[in-house]
Amino acid sequence: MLESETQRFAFRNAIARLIETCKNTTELKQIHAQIIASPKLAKRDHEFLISRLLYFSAISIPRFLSYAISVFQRIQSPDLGIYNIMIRAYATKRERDCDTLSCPALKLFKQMLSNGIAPDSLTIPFLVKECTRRFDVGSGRCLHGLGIKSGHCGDIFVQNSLTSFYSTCGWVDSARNLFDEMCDRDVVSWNSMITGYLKGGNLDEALRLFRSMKNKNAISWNSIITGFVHGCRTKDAFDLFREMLCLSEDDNNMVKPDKITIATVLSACAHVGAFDQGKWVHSFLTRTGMECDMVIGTALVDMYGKCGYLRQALDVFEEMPEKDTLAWTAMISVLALHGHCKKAFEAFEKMEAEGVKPNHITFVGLLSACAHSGSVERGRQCFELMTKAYLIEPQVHHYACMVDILSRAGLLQEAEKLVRGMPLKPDVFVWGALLGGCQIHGDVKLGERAAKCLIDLEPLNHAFYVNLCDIYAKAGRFEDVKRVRALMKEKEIRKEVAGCSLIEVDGTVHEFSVTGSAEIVTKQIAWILNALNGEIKLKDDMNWVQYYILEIQ
DNA sequence: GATTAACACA
Repeated sequence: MLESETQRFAFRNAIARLIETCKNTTELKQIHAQIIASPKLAKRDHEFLISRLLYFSAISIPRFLSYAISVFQRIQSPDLGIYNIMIRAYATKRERDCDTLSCPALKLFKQMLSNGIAPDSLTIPFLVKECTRRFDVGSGRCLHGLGIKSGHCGDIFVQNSLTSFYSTCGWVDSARNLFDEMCDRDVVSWNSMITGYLKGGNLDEALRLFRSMKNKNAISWNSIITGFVHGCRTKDAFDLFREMLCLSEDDNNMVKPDKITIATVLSACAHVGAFDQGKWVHSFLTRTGMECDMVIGTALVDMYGKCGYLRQALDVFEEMPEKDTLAWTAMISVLALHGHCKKAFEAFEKMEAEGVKPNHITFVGLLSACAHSGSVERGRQCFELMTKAYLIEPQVHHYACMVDILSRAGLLQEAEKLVRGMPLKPDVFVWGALLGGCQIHGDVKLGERAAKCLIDLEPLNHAFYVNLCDIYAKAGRFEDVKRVRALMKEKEIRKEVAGCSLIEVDGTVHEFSVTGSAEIVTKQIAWILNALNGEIKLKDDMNWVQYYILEIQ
């Protein structure tokens, strides 16, 4: 008896291991049939194996989900564990594969409740995560209530998922209340709360919390660095990265920069043009033997390209063993940025030939290549290709590119027709492209119309008034210039965000802006000029350094 | 049977 029990157990475990090796649904089906037909298995083994099968097909290999669903539908009375697997599977599924209108995870949960099965402290975090992803504040709050009623809100996973939910959905105060009420907080609780402040733009409170944290992990560092990059405090982000690096040199410190840190820092370098810093990160990768995967490869292409180094971007790209849509898109966008329209399209053809599907951003890259090179016909063909062959619904920025192409080429009437006829509400980029065209080609009437729409959209944006003034000035209509200037004064329109520049010297990024005190600005500029001195050969008639020195004194 | 937090292309 005991021996047969042992044999049965071994047989069961062998099948369980076999499930993990399945490569396709045919193999899954064969094992499934064996489970159903085998006389050696007891009822509880059968249940165990079906749940293993379900777990493997629903969670481990997401593309087997449809098979998991068919298995699930055949289970007569699923228990809590089975429901948890399916709810989790739906909740972790990517948006694009998902039914966006209904929420299958919540539907299943309702079905579970109506079958008299109560959730546990695992069910709730899965569902809350789904609400977070969907920004579904209503359902998330209901789940919070349900958690309180069912006595699961003392569970740290439930609390953390709710903190993250409120943080991500912009309810930072609710997140903070929850956070403050928690008896025990772990690193996830702190990270979720910090992310909430970062997403809400309260960077200083995020930093304060970060500083008061005892056990930071790589995610804490990555979150704060990313938050500062997104909040345009690049210099602080670089300083934090350096601090992280210094700490990681200490062998007792387990926190080391990982791929996500690197990807974030590279994108920050790309954003501000910090080439030395970016190059240093690249050498850091080589030195530490960190694998240059697709994400980092893409970030490097983007960084070199945006910093003006096309050759290096191409080198990195060519060395990438695998290239996905994002990698190709980054390369195409970089070629476009450098004005190589033809090469951008050649890259696109290669991408198609390799069977990588373009997405809507790839077409933004291609269309901007056309805009930069004045290729009107090519732009039109590209738009057609996107909509007719790839069935990509054009978004506002595709229209903005098309309007840009047409208006730069002086086809202003056609551009306006496109704007008026587009199925989406034109945004500031669309009208802005038209206004830009009017500026180039001196079309006052259309410029006035475009400027009016822009001012309706963003009444306090100074740029549109300035552009309009420029059009009037070009046409010699100085009375109108005065009128617009007076209007700006009356409405108290000023440049909202002070102009700010970053300059890199010896690998350190220095930030200076016009809002600083005169003394600081002067000091900074004098310092920068000093740094530039010797690097630039001054021409007699263009002694701009001298000019600036005179200006600031 | 299993849990929550961070990243790249416009």
